[in-house]
Amino acid sequence: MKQPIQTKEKIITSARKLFSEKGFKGATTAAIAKSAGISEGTIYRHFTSKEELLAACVIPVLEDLVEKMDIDFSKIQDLRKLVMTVLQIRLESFERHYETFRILFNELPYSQEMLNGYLSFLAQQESRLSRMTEHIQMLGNFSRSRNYMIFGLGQIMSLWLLVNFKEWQKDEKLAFSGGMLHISEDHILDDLADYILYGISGVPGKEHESRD
Amino acid sequence: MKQPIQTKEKIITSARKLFSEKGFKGATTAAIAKSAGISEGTIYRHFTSKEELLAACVIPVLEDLVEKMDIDFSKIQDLRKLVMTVLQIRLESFERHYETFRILFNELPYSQEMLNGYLSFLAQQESRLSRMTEHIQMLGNFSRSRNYMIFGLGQIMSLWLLVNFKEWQKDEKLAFSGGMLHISEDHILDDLADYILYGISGVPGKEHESRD
Amino acid sequence: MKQPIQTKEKIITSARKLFSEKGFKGATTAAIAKSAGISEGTIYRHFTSKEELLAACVIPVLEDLVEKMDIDFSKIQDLRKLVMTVLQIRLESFERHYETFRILFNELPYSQEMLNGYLSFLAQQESRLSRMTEHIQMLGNFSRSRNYMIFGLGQIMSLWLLVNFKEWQKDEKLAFSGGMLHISEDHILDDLADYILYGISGVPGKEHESRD
Amino acid sequence: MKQPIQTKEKIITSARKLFSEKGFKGATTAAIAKSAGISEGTIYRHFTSKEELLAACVIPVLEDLVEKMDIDFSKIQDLRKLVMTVLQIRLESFERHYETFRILFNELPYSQEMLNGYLSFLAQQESRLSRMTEHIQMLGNFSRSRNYMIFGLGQIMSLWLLVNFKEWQKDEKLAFSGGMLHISEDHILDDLADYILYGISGVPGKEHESRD
DNA sequence: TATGAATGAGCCTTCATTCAT
DNA sequence: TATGAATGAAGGCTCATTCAT
Repeated sequence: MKQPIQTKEKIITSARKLFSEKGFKGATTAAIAKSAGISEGTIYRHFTSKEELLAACVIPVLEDLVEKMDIDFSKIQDLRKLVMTVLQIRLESFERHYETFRILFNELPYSQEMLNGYLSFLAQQESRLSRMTEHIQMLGNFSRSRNYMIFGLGQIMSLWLLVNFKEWQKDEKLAFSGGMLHISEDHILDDLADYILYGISGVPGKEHESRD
Repeated sequence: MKQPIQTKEKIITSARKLFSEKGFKGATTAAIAKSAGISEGTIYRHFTSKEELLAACVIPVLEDLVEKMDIDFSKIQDLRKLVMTVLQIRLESFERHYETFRILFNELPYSQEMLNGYLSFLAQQESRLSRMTEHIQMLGNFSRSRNYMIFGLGQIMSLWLLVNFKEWQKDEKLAFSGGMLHISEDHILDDLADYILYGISGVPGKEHESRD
Repeated sequence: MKQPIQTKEKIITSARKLFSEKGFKGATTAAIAKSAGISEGTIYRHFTSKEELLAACVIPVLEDLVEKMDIDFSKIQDLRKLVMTVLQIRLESFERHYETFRILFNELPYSQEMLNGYLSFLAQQESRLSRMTEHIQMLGNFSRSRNYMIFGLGQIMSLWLLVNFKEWQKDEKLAFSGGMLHISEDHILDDLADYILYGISGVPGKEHESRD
Repeated sequence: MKQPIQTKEKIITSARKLFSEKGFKGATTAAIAKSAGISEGTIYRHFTSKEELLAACVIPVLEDLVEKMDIDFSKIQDLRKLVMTVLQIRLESFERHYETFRILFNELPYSQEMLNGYLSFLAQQESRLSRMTEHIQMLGNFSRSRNYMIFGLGQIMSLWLLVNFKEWQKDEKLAFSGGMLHISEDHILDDLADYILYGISGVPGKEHESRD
C-alpha cells in the first residue's frame, strides 16, 4: 500500500488553496487534482463528493481552534493582558489558517451546513466567553456593555480584515496601500486592546498623542 | 411599445435576490429569468453578459451610497451625536440594501474589478473621514487612536453581522437565536456608540449596569 | 405608403453584402437589419424567412445573367474574338456581381435548392454553348476536345479566382501578392484566349516569349 | 486504458464528414458526437474547441499533400507524361480526400487562418512549379504563357468540379447527369493533358475527331 | 407598413462524477 | 488504491422568428 494518508493530505492541501483562491464553485476538481499531482478519479477514492472535500478542508482547522482556545484565563490577573492574549490567539489563527478562514467566511453564506457548524462553534465558545466576561468584570470592575458579544465579533473582524490586506499586498494583487487606512502593524494589537478597553476616548490619564 | 424599463428593473430585482442568495456562480441565468417571469433570452437584450448584470445590480446602490454620505458633519457639535449619525446611516444602508451588500461582500474576494471599485469608494470616503476625525478631536479633545480606521471598519462589520442575523431569523433559516449573542436590538446603536467612545470600561461617571 | 420597394431593396443590398462576407449562417438578421437601417421585424414583412431573403439576393442576378448571355454569336466571324467576347462577358459579370457570386458559390454546396437552380442555369446555357461550339468548329476547323465543357468551366474558374484575388487585395485582407501567382492583369484575357486556343504550346508561328 | 487514439480518430472522421456536408457552422458538436457514437463532452477531452477540431480535420491532409508532391519531376523527360503525372496526383488527392477538400474550399472564404494556411501551402509549391515550368520549357521549347499559374489553378478546378459531380451522382443527390456536360471519364486526364498542351486547336497533325 | 421587445430552441462548452482497467 | 477516458446534465449565450403596438 502506498501512502494513502499522504495522498489524502495532498488533496486537502491543494483543495484548501484553490477553494480559498477561487471559491467553492470556482475551484474545479480537475484543477485540484492537477495541483495535487494526482488523477481526478483519485479524489473520489478519498471523498464521496466535492462537498465532503470542502468539509474536510474546514473541519480539522475548526477542531484545532477549539483546542487552542482551551486556555485557563482565570490565571490571568491583568485585564489588558487578558484582552491582548485573546486578540493574539485570534490573529495567530487567522494568519496560520488564512486559507481555511477565507473558505469559511466566503462559503458560509451559501452553506447552511457550514453556517450551522460555525455557529455551533460560536455557541461552544459562549459559556467560555461568559466566564471570561465575569472574570473581566471582577478584574476591573468594568461595565459590561450590552451587546458586547456582537461588538466583539466586529473587533475580531478588524483582525480578519488586517490579515486580508496583508495577504493582498503580499500577492501584489492590490494597488492598495495600507497607508490609506493608516495601518501601522507594529502596535496594532496594543492599539486594539486600548480601543476595546477605552474606546476612542483613550486610556485615562495618558497623554493624548496626535499620532497616525 | 411594451414596458422595456419595467422589464429591465424586474431582471435586476430578481438577479439581486438570486445573486445574494446563491452567489454569482450559484445563480443561473435560467433561474433569474424564471424568477423575473421572462425568458432567458430577454436577459441578453438588456445586458450583454451575466457580469454586466451583476454590475447593474451593484453600481446604482454604490452611487446612492456616495450621495447619502454627502452630509456636512461639521455642523454637528455633539460627538456622541456625530458617531450615532454615522452608525445610523450605515445601519440603514445595510438594511435597505441588504441583498446588494451581500453580493458586494461575498463577490469582493473573487472579483478584482469589484474589489478595486469598492476600495476606490473607500478612498473617496477617506478624506471625509479624516476631516471628520479632526472634527471629533476638536469636539472632545479625544485621542485619535492609531489604526482607528481599520477598527472603525470592524465596528461597521458589527452592524453588518447584526443585519445578517436579523435577516436569517426572518427567513427562519436559522435555528440560531440572537439571544445566544445577547443581542438586544433596542439599544444597539446607543450601546455601540458608548462602546466606540469609551470601550468596555463604559461611560465615565455612569453607574455600571449589569444587564444583558 | 412609404416607399416599400426601396425598403425591400435596402434589405436585399445589405443582405447581399453580409451574406457574401460572412456566409449565410454567419450573417445574422440583426446585422442585416442594422446595416439596412431598419428594424429586425421589418425583414419579415418582406420575406417569410431568411432562406427566402437569400433567394431574393441571388435569383435576380441569375436572371440578369441569362439575359446578358443572349448574344448572337453567329455574327462573330473571328474565333479569337468570339472566345474573347465570352470571357469578357463572364469577367464583367463576376466583377459587377461579385457579392452575389460569392454567395452563390459558397452556399451552393449546402443548398440543394441553389445547386439545382444553378445547374438548371447551366443547362439553359448548354444548347447555346453547343451551337457556339459548332460555330467555333466551323470558323476554325478546330477539333472539339472531348470534355471541353468541364474544362471550360475550369477556365471560367480562373477568372473567378482572379476577381477574388483582386477583391482580397482591395480589402487588404491578404498579405498575398498577386505577384506570387505571376498575375499581370493587363493581358489576362488575351493570354487566356491564347491559352484556350493553343494551350501552353502557344500560338503557332508566334515567337516564343520568355515573359512573366 | 480504453482506446483513446481510436476515439480521437472516430471524432475526426465524423467531424470531417459533417463539416464537409453541412459546413463548419452547420455541423453541430452534438451531431458530430452522435455520429461518432460518443458523448458531446468527450469531444472536449480531445480538442479544446470546435475550431481546433476543424484544424485537426484539415491539417494532416495538407501535410500529407506536401509530402505527396515531393516528386523529382526532373527525371521525367516527356512533357505530356509530366503534365499527366501532375494531373493524376491532384485527381487522386481530390478523390481520396474529397471531404477534406470540400471543407478547405468552403471554409476558406470565412477563415483568415485557413486562407493563410492554404496560401502558404501554395507559396511552398511555387518554387517547385517554377522549376517545373523551366523543365517544361526545356523539354518542349514551349512558350510559358504569362499568367500560366492562375490558368493552371483553373485547370485544377476542372478536376475538382469533376470529383464533385461524381460524388453528387454517387449520393444520388443530383438529378444531374454528367451527360449534360458531356463528361466521359475514361479519357478525361488524357483529354485534359491535350487541352493544356494544345488548347482547343488540338494536337497538331492529329486527325480532328468529332466525338463527344 | 414598421417597430422592437420578447421568445425559446439550440449552440458550444464546462465539470462533477463514474467505471473499466 | 490509482488511473484517466467517458459521461451527461447543465450553463451562458445567440438568433431566427413572432406579435402587440
